[in-house]
Amino acid sequence: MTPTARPARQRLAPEVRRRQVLDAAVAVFSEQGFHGASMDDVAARAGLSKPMVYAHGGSKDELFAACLHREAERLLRSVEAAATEDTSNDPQTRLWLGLRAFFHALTTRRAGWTVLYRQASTGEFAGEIDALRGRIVAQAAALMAEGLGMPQEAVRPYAHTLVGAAEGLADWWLTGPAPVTGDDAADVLAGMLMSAAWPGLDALRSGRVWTPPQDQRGRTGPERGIGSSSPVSPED
Amino acid sequence: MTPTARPARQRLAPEVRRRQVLDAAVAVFSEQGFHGASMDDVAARAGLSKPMVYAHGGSKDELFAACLHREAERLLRSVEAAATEDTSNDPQTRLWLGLRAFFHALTTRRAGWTVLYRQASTGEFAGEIDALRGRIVAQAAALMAEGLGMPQEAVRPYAHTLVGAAEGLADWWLTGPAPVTGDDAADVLAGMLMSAAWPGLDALRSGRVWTPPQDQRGRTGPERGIGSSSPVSPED
DNA sequence: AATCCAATCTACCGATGCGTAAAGTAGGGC
DNA sequence: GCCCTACTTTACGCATCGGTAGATTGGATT
Repeated sequence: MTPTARPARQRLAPEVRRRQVLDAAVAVFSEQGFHGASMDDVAARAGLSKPMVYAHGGSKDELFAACLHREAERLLRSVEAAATEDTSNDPQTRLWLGLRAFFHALTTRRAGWTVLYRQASTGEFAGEIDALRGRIVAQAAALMAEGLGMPQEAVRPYAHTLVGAAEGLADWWLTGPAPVTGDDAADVLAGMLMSAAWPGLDALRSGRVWTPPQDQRGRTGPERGIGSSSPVSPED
Repeated sequence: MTPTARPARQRLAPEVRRRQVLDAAVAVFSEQGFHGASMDDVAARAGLSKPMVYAHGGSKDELFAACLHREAERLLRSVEAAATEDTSNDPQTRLWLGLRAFFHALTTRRAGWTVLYRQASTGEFAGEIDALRGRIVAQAAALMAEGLGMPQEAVRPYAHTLVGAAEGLADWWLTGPAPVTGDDAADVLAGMLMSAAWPGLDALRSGRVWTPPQDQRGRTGPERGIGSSSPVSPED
């Protein structure tokens, strides 16, 4: 019936094969998500058979974890290198350089970014993903602490905020109707984020906080529409 | 062997049953994610048998979509109500009220927020989830456009940024080591975000943008560690 | 050129989980 | 009290998919 075992395509060094598998896995996982992607998909994308994927990439969990780690490591290295390579810059500029490296990684390695950021934080890899994102937040916190002259613990919530803002802006760039074009998109995006975020961070340093008008204080917000008011919600 | 069919628990109106099923589904999906949760889990959580879950909730896909829509509708309604209920407020205050309602929904209905925001944007529900998040961004854009006196299209990227920042801050609050305590957490979180974001947005209105130091312009950033991975992957 | 090893393929197994069918039971309106 | 129907339990069909076994072949070495 079927000829058994077609010619083996080529004999390649294990490192090359492993990188092929990892590249394919990143691409497939970024497009379909962890659960949506099958190992057959990865094999097909890599141009290999499934046993080779298992030989070089391990189980599906191990393979996904390897994708996560490789891409996170790349992103962290590039941001760190950008922020620290020229210590003559002032901290604010270094923060901008770090952000630019972040967006540069996003725009040039979209699949890797997607694997890291658009995956579910619920489910089996929640801890893994949160830990990796935490390292990125920590790096942002270090830059901000230096730039603002504040202790890291004080800026930590704002580091989360800044990273979230970067992710949101990236979302706009990736899905927007008329994204910024050109090779210097990272420059533009980093500038936009600095423009939107820096004045607030700077105000934070001097202790100025936003306060609501007096007549709004103490009001507990709208109860209607949130807390189980209607006995039955007849939506649809 | 012994299909003894234990007592039917109770005869309830279809709407009540449907809400039970939806509540259970939101809880289970938020804890385990779409793929991690099984329909048996939903049935167990609802205290019902699996056929009843299918009778009232439809297929797993339909059930998840219904969860998404109900929670998104609630969130949108509460934010809109908060921002528009008192038109005597100035736009900036209305933005703060909207943010506070957002965080109020987060802190009081954590499961619903998780279903909406911590699910994968890759995979089969990507379009659905992105559309719902887009409506939230549109609402933020409307508030910001009014508050800043700018056209909606101009503030759209910053609306994405603000929503991402809110999500990042929420992440910190949910997973942080020492989250803000008390019932007025939403007040505190909204205040933190306004403090961090408003000065930048205000600067935006007056056209002031952040610019890098002159000697950094035009540098293309670190190529090392980011660029082109491999010449291989000869797919398609 | 003959040989051997490892790389590769095809084909398969078993588990998981969605969705449904069959059969029995009880609440509640008449 | 009777019947209808909502509800329960149990079991199963079927598809998908992770993971593996055995057959097969390329290519470096001698």
